[in-house]
Amino acid sequence: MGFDAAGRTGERTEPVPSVPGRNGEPARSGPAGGRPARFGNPLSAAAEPPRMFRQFRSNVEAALEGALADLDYPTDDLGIEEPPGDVDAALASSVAFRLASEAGAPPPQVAGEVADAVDPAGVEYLARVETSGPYLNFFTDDAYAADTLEAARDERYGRLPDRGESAVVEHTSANPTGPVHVGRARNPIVGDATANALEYAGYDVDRHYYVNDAGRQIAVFTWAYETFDEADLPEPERDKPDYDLVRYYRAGSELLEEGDEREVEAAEAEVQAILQGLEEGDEATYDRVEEVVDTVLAGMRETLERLPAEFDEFVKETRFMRDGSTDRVAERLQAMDEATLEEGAWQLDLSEFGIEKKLVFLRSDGTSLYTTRDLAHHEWKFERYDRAVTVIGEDHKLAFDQLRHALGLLGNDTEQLEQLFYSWVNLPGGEGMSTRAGTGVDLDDLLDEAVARAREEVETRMDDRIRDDDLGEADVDRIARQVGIGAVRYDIVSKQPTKAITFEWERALDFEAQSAPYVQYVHARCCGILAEAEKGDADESQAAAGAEVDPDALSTPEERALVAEIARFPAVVEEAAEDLEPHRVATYTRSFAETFNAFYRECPVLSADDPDTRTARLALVAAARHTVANALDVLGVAAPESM
RNA sequence: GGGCGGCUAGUUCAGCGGACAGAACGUUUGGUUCCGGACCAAAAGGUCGGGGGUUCAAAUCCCUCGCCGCCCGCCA
Repeated sequence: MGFDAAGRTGERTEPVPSVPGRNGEPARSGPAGGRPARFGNPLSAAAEPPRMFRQFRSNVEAALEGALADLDYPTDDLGIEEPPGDVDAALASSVAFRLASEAGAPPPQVAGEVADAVDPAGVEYLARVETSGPYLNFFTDDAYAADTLEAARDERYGRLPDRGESAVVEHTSANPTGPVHVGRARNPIVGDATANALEYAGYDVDRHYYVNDAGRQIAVFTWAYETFDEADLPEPERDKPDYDLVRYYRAGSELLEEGDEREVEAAEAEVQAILQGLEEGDEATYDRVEEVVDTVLAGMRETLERLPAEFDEFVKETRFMRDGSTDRVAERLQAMDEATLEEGAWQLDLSEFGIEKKLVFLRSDGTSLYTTRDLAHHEWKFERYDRAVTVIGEDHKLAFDQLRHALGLLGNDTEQLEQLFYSWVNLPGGEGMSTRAGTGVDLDDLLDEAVARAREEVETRMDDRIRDDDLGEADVDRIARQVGIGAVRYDIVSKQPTKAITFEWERALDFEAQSAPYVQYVHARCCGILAEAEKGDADESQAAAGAEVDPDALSTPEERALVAEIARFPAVVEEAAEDLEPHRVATYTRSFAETFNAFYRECPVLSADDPDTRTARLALVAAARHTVANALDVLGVAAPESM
């Protein structure tokens, strides 16, 4: 849905060398690719991508369920949960609480009984079960660590098996009326990350931008563009088509709002003529509108690509008027019991679904409305995709509910339709952002400022860099862009979309806080260590890249914690995709960075005490690198090899 | 007026039925002969908006009140 809600993004712009497997392409063959597995359960390159933690969890669930059944306890609620940070187990269960009354014994005693009934020997990845008071704690074994390292050796680590299902993510879909402003930026950023998450989760994803090229706003725009003289307009804020044309739109809107009666009347007649022309399928009218729409859209795309947010398809609303599907939808609706004709306008009564607001689908002059066309649009999506996800502003909640129920009445399976609502981004002082009124901060300005500030940061830090790797001017450019834009994206994608955001320059461009650079730095560190290892002994680096790794060599709490964190990644991807909550991946990267930094502090890699430890730690660093690179990739944030 | 969403440390946010509510920024203190200090360690800081309720267990579920936002167009 488009209009004002903007929506989705696509990322993948410049090929960031450090992020393998970007764009869904098979990762380039690197040191980790295609080598025969050496330990534990061999995982050939062709095998299904593993989901370490998920696998362990389902194993534990089965084992616990079996134990409870053996003891004649109910198995409907296993109480499986992730234990608090200071508990070393990978999973825990609080079933004992629930069983206590039935067993007639205190929870700790029941926990002991259940623990004894679980035989770890028959459960893959389960080393042992212990109790801690009323809780059961499940610990992983060496094979789990070994398989995790093996799995994460693959640069595509975190990508789940192909599900054989397709999904379309519609996002951004901002009306082509002018430059993208920050108030709309949440849509492409959240939308792109959502599409990425689905792609990682094994869906075949297409990203769509639904272009409103048939509404009143566009008719006004077209009329204004053809009517006003450029000499009477202010200078454009940028040398870009969207900034150029928005001047006409603003001038036209102003005239309609504040012009004298005669002027407004004449203008309205023009606008109505354009709307009628579109409705009747007049080719000349389409051409006039298309010129304005395509020109503005080209400018908007340029901005979105900086994020990067790219689309597989720009689907125009007029398409569903021209192919007759909108008319057919209207006819089908008219035949329904829920359809009523009031004051000449056809409406749909959705009160049976608890929606008191009637849905008007044909105006009294017989023309269709946005929603009518969107119904045809969604049926078109349903025919082509298994899942249709829409990222849309919360101001469209009611309209979306109506759309969903109308689609259901039309006989569609609305289970296919999912939406992700996000709240507004406001300016300090509560002012909203509007393209028409020209209030707000342009996304181009925000990104420019972000890159400029990041560049300053890079330059001031350049002097006290310890690592001696000769960064040149091109690197400074690259880093400023990766860090600056990454910070903006991360700041937005890391928050739950339902929370309102007030835009503040200082906060949006704070590189300290829990920001992209903090996580990007971890990636650069991993790359630094691995590069250093390669410069050294060739045999050793090869060993690190592919040879035997003895999981016993990873015995410190920090190493074990890092392995456990790496193992969680596929599960995080899966949950983020299923629940359409990309911010979870951001939360994960934060926790991952902390875990990695603790490892880094306590465990020397290149100067490890013995060769086995060094080899194992190098493998761990390589695994960490792939994990953090891909987590950032899901978020659409670049993973720099140096910064 | 009705519907929906938000309310967690000074600030920005995680957590959304279970083990003492977590992190970052800011504040205070400390850390570089050693793989990247955009880092790390420690301290201080919280009636999880108020009040009821359900539960062995509530920030998390229910009710209610308050404040903020969004929506209730033959606009999109």
